Amino acid sequence: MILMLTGYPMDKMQEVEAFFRTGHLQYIPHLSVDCVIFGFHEGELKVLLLKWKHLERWSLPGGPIRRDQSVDETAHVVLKDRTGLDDIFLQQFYAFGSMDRKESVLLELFDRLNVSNHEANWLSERTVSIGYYALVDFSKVNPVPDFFSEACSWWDVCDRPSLLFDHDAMVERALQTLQQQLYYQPIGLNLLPDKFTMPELQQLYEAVLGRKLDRRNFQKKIQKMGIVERLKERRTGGAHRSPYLYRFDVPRYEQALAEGLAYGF
Amino acid sequence: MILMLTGYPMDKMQEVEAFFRTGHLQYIPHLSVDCVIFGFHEGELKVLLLKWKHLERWSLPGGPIRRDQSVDETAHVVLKDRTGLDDIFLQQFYAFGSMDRKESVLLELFDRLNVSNHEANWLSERTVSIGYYALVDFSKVNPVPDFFSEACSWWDVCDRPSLLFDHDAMVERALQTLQQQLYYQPIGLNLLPDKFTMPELQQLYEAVLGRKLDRRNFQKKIQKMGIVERLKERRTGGAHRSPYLYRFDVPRYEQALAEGLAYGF
DNA sequence: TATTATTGTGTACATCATACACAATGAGGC
DNA sequence: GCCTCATTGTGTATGATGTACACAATAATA
Repeated sequence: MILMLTGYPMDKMQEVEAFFRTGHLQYIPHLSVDCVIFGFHEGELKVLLLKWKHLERWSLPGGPIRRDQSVDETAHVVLKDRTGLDDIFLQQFYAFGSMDRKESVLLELFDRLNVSNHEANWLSERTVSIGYYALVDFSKVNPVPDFFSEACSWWDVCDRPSLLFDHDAMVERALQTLQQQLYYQPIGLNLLPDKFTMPELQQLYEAVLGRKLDRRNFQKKIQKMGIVERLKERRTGGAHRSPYLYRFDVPRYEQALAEGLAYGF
Repeated sequence: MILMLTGYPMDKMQEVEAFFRTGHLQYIPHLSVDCVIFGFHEGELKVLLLKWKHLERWSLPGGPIRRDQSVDETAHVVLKDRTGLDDIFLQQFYAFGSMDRKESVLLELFDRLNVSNHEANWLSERTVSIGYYALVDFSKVNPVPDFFSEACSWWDVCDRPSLLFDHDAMVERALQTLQQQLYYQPIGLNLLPDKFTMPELQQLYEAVLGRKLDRRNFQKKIQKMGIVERLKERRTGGAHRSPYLYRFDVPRYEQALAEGLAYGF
């Protein structure tokens, strides 16, 4: 097999060729993970997508499962390899295994790369994919596309391109799971700066839930959770009345994560 | 390969031999489903287990995933083949993929069956298993063990034998998922007879949740759900005051299933 | 007929969800 | 310096819900 592409370093090309030709020795065929990475920026909920070279289409970051790695480990490695994101708290949410997830677009890609169907046929059948999601701090990560991708970028969850495979359904299901989780788990730590205002925290909740919340009731509910403490400082520089700054009470936050909240949103 | 067992019909033996020898052509190696089937009987929550021949150990009913079947379909087929249970509403709850789920007991079984490791090695590596659970009417099913099992029987969830593989963890996780589901979904239809009493329904909830509930508050909550109607009849023959009979209002029940309950237990 | 365990029922209290209005603030424009 | 204006901070009233709790009715049994 010779990859008929130019402009790539030779060692990378050899690595990619080996992946197509002998990947079935290292990876379990028909099994993969896909990651739905949510980010929060300027009041909007974002999702991290990869744009495939030669296909001009977008998908979630995903990849096959190595024979010597647990599925959880694989999810972290795949995310790191395909987007550069490291040390992310990933949560499994569903295994997608219907028969119509034949990844026929991959055949098109193989064709563009001059990979024969036969050589890469360990990749061309129906694949069962295990979905993971995460909620990350938009400003603290630096997405980098991998060899197969020409872009790795954030899209508004509600205004994203149509995705390859069944990845649209994966995003919907991940979002639904995240919203349900909001009912009994706190969020915000690792997503907001150390010090944040109540309106900022509320924006985060509104972005995830996709609906507006009442300012006063939101504040009461958060205070009752007992996971934040108000500081003496206020955030200045805004055009209006300065809001107070808050900080997460990390021990209480961790406790609420572990034990669950009595009631949520 | 010759299976050195006596007392089995020849065609069955050939089928089993073919499964070990050429199963990898029909099934996806390293991928399986396991089913946690809960039943309700005499106020106790039960789980359906298989006892392996030659191993004298118990496990959940499970099996490999066919290349031409969706994972959901496979779960139904596996359950039917291994326990005889048909037409059961199965729900996926988690994919188990840690590296320590090498099914080394299977090697022991192969040894007893005189299957060489080499011939069945498509079955002997780490397997990723997708867990499904169901809640079935104890009295309406008739469990039948398959070729590999010498028994298929109900065990009290809280008093069951230690299981093979990581199946103990699977039962715990399935139960936890079922309990969480109770907060926003009704249960009981297909589990109780057409006509049932309020104490019977309460026993079902108590068995699943593993705790006692207040009689009066339970009744109020169920009535507010609007999924049952009280009949004029009472159940006679008991040693004490006759309880009223109830019936599920099926359209409302289905609606609550689809839309979710506002609040639950 | 007395016993006994079980069933049916209603009320009081605390908690929670929700709706809602007005005063304080801080930048920018005049 | 003053006005404007969007934003933040705060409290209360009402209805719904969760929870705790006691006593009368009943149906078989002895």
